[in-house]
Amino acid sequence: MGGEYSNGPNTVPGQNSAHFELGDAVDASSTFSNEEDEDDRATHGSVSLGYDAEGDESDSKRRKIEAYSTEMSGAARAIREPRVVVQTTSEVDILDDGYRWRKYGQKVVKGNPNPRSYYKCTNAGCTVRKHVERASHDLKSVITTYEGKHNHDVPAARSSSHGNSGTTSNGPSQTGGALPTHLHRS
DNA sequence: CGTCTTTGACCAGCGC
DNA sequence: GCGCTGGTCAAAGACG
Repeated sequence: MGGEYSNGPNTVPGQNSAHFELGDAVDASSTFSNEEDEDDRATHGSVSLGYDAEGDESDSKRRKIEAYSTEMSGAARAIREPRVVVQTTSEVDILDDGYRWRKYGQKVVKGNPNPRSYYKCTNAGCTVRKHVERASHDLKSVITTYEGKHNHDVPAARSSSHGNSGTTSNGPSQTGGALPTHLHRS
């Protein structure tokens, strides 16, 4: 099971991508043995933590962070969902990473005039969630937070409909498939 | 026909 | 006790 699904998001005009890994699941027991897939994927990019570092974190209302402190002080990691925060510099927020995402909500968070989008993997048995948020002072910075891990391979780029002929039977370049990506309808 | 998007409303937790 | 925020679900509509 080598991670060969390095789907190159060619449709993504990405330029800089910072990869943060909030290591919470240290138990390498029931893992999928291929936890470096994401790492590899992020590796092909510029894993330089040279983000603009917005100083908007000075918000005196980070109860979420405080909650974590309280939890961590207790013990036992109740949450074992690998949280991967990826900051991508792109002008579009619909970064196609090769997976199928279904938007299930959108809300505006305080301190950010930009709305936050919530996406969920449409794959069966895949409970992976993705949060896409735009930087407040940098409309070119898109923060994508991946929560959970994919349980199955990436779906082949569906050209038109489900009635495709010979899906993975003879797909020599399945991984290099370029997602057509439905342009923003408007 | 199937799939996905969008908006509103509801709920929960926490703060004061 | 009330208000606020954040998060999720649901239904309808639209598009390919």
